[in-house]
Amino acid sequence: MTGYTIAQASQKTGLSTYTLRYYEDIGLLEPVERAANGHRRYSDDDLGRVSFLLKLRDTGMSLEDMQQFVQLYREGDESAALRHAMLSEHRQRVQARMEALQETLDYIDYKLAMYANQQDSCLLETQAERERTS
Amino acid sequence: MTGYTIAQASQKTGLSTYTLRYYEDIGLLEPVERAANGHRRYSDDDLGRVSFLLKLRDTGMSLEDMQQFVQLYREGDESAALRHAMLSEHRQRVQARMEALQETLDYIDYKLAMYANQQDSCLLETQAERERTS
DNA sequence: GCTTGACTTAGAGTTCACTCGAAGGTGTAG
DNA sequence: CTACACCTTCGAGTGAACTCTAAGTCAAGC
Repeated sequence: MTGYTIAQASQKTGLSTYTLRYYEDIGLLEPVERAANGHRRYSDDDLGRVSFLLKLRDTGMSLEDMQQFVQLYREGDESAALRHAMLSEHRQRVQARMEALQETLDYIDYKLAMYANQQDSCLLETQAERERTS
Repeated sequence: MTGYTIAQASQKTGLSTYTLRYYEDIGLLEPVERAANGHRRYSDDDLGRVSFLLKLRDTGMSLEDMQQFVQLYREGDESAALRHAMLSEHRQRVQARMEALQETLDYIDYKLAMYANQQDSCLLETQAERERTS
């Protein structure tokens, strides 16, 4: 017997069985191979694809954009440039997101320091704070 | 006349007027001052609070957690320690999130390089890739 | 006085990404 | 043969966070 059952795939990917079927339904995964009894059998490549998709999802790509990416992939080599462009754009968004996170992290640290000194109401960004970084 | 109309507040915060009212409804904002005709008038402090809440939201805090934070704030100084703890926990989550993002950013860069060399199917994380960072 | 436009409310509707329920098939253990 | 675990499909339900609609108020301009 070859391939993983949906329960095993769920275990390995961290996605629920519901979500694995759902991703297949909406075309994020190619139709998964079936055993003689109709049960799904996931290959390592299937799991690798899930793993890749999860990286995109967890960096904020919508399922819709992932569907588009997968669609381009299906169109073969001629779409490589477009896929590269999508990925590259996504990269930029992730980077921007990280910069925003870093800024807020600094801000939170500042707030926490204020707390340590009991100097802050900590429910609004004050004029002074807005000027702090300019 | 003092304070901003809801349209001006929307402009300044980037939130829709719907969302500004919604945040007030669910208690994220204190009831905003009203003009004689019943229209809202947002103060700079109101906008500062929105700005603070957006920092929390944009770093992944749920509205529910923000409600709790605001509730603690209403309870006054005795809740300062709890607020500090919440913020500190949130800080940790943001940091963890950033580390995950950095990892994926590296991964995307790797994939982009593969594209540049036409060496990659770019739809799955391969065994080789999984081993790359171990 | 009438129209226009910005606001008000309460409550309904939308989107996204799942998540579940119901009814049924299959395979093995007792 | 029966019980049970595990799978199948289809369609409906959920929760978060908005987003919009309808009906009404009010002030300003023609």
